[in-house]
Amino acid sequence: MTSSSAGRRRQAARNDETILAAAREVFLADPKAPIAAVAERAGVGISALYRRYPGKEDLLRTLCHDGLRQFIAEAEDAARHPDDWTAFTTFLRAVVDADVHSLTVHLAGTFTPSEQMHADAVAASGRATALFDRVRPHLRPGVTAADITMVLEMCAAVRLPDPGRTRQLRRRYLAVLLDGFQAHGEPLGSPPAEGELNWRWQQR
Amino acid sequence: MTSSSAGRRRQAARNDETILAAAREVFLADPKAPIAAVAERAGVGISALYRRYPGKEDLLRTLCHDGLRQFIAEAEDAARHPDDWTAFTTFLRAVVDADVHSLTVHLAGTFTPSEQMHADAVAASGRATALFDRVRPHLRPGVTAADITMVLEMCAAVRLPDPGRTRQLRRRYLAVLLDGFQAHGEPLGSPPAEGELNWRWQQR
DNA sequence: GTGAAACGGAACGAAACATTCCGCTCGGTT
DNA sequence: AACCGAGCGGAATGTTTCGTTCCGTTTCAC
Repeated sequence: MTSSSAGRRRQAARNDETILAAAREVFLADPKAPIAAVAERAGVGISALYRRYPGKEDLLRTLCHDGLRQFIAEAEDAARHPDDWTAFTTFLRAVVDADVHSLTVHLAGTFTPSEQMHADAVAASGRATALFDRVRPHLRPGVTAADITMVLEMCAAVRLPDPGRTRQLRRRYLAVLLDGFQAHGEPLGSPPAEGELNWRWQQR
Repeated sequence: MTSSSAGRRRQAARNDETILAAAREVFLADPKAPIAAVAERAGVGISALYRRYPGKEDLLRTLCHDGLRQFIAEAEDAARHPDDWTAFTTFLRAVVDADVHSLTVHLAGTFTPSEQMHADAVAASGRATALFDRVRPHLRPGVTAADITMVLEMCAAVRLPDPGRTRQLRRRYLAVLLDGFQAHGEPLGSPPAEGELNWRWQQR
């Protein structure tokens, strides 16, 4: 096996990425999209998909799990920053930019989650909470770590045809939200409870 | 035609409302829901639906148009309030509470819009902008009327199984956003342009 | 008592879709 | 140079989902 740059193995390895990227784009736009749409977007045939994943559900699961892992990675990266506020906002911006939240949440329920995913979900929650605790003193009373989830949810709702512009606008509203969480306005109502946010992970 | 209270006509008139309410619930939860789901939720047969609407698209259109009209009505109601800030926030709360935004935006593209709808959409935009202009001086630099649309979009993204709780949380984040728009933090990036928000009304 | 408005729900046909299958192409190996 | 099979494209298949139609029944209104 020599490694020519246009070799079959090379091309196949490249397709691995192409297909995952296409799947991300397509399923983020519409979680119910047909698998053929992914193949078309990737510029490959349907066989190329089924060679890699036993079925649609496995592809979705992989996508979601990757998102979860990226979430954790971003949290750990950002946590290294010595400044608390910078660490927190860097993390949020990274997650928002990469649309990781959509990946993990909008796709949940379209497949039966693996145990590893559950474990990673717990880990992710822990990392995020740790970051939150560091900035907690800078925030108005009544704000909790559960609010992070909703902030990400709201930013993910900002969606334009152009990805670049979408990212800009998400940062805009993330900034507004963060300023709002620092402001000292009227007391806020009760925050989301722990169990209230996990309903997404139920089967549909 | 006497008007007995359990008469067929009575029952039918009541079904008009029941069906619309059911359709709202079902299609807000899933814009792609089958029409049979609406009938089931309403507790009626499929015939009751097709007696009132020639087809699915007409039901969707009616639903969306009703939402648009309610949007306008809420704006006009709120505009009567003498205090600028109260008028503005009352309007936003009303729209968020009634989930009117989802009705108008998430359903767009599932049907071919009528001319009247387009006219009403323009009217709605005008009413909202008028309210915005009254509070413009209270907001940080760089905020525009187009931000209203995105605020509503983000609030609509807050969604829990329990409708009552959903409303509470939406108000929570609406308050945070409003405080954020009043705060004097870093300058915000460029706001959404006019044309950037109308892509939803294109056919899918 | 009769006609039809209103309706429930089965039946029908079309469309969408996940998955399978067959045949072709070439890179890699001998 | 001949060959093997990994990798793949895309048509074919079987199934499910869904919009719409149809028919029999009920229940008012007159």
